[in-house]
Amino acid sequence: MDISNPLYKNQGIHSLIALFTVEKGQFKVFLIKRKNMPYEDKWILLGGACYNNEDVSTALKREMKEKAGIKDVNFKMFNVYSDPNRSPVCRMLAVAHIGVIDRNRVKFLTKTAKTKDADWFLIDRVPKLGYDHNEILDGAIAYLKEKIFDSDILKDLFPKEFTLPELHSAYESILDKKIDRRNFRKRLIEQKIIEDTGKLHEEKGKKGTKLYRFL
Amino acid sequence: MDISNPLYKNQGIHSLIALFTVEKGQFKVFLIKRKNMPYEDKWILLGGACYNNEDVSTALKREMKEKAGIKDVNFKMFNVYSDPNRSPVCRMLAVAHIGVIDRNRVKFLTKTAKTKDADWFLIDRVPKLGYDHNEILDGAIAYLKEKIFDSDILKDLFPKEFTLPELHSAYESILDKKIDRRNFRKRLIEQKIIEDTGKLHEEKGKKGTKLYRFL
DNA sequence: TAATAAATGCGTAAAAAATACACATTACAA
DNA sequence: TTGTAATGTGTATTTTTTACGCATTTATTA
Repeated sequence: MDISNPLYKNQGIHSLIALFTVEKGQFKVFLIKRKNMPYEDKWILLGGACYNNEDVSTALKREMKEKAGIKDVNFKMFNVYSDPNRSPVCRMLAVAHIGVIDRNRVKFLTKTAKTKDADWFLIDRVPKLGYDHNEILDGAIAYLKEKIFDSDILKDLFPKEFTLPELHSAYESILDKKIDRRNFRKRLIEQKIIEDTGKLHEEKGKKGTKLYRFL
Repeated sequence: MDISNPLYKNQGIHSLIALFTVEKGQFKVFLIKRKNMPYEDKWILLGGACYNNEDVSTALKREMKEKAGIKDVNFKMFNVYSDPNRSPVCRMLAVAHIGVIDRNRVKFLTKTAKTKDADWFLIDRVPKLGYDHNEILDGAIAYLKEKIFDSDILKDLFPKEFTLPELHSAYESILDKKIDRRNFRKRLIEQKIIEDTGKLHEEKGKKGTKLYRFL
């Protein structure tokens, strides 16, 4: 590769995350409002440009912290978007990730120095986003539905201990369909995704309900 | 993103393919020998740097044609390698693909203007490669084994019509284990991956063997 | 307080999918 | 022409997935 060739210049890398949660049975995605051009004032997925001395995971962790104050979230890469015209400024290749987080672990809904605004959006109320982020979000939802039963992607959705009805309800919200709760329990336990803690929930409303944990 | 920030400069994108074939029951990968620095004279996977006006698929098709004369190969992205030090020249993010091709469709074993040499290597005789390509190749093999039964990735491995023993042998070579040929046939037909053409092979050596095609 | 409805727990029965395996026929070579 | 290897097709068994019944507890309400 001839590094002086202009065809190789002015390229950058976006590291992005479609960050999901389930709150009261509602499947939501986290979006930020852009502060600068291009797409100023448009909502977009969380993330940003990768420095040339970090890998895309490192860049994403930095961006999540800088733009939303979020740390310690598991995520997984699921696709690359490389249309040379996806950004009007210069060629920006996007490496897209997916993550799921406990809504209660996040307290960052005020704007930060880096973002004009940030909020959770119901999946079916997502506005027209900047860049190609609607397409990326659609890809993320499809990927999450496909992998939800055989990956640990949902591990961060709840506190360490949770009840089976809570987890069951989250799966139904994400997949947008009914799942038999008895087969659901059997499947997750046999596949060693969750296990019984032996403890019971004590709060009113779900007193006596068993507590489980991820493995 | 501040485009003048040096942290965003001097970045490029590699589009690579681990191109496999099965020849006489032997699972092989296609490698090229580098002509220039870095890694001059080292064997590496087929591919090259992406221009800033093309997406990674377009770049890969161009590189395959330029460096090996190959056209019309299906491939699928499977991972991204973004360690900032994976190339000694500058930060090069690699988008890695996988493809499988009919050995007989390829006639390019002489060096081209762009490569010093090119050849097929037995999977367990692959030398130390340039860049991080051994790691990428390992990832490609794992991905191929995982997806071989539920994707059309093997469609280009044979001519339009092929016999079941040929396909069966290719699966056994790639997975490196025995598969019951009766269950193999049942599975691929029931999952509508292949179908009976109604025709029989006429050449000596496999006269009377049924011909199948991919769906 | 007693009756009722809703949520939770845990099982068994049926259906579907994956796996194991047997034997007849054809082609080719000795 | 006879034996061997390759190919074709079936059936029985096991495992996995799905469907579903019913008792118990909690919260609600008459």
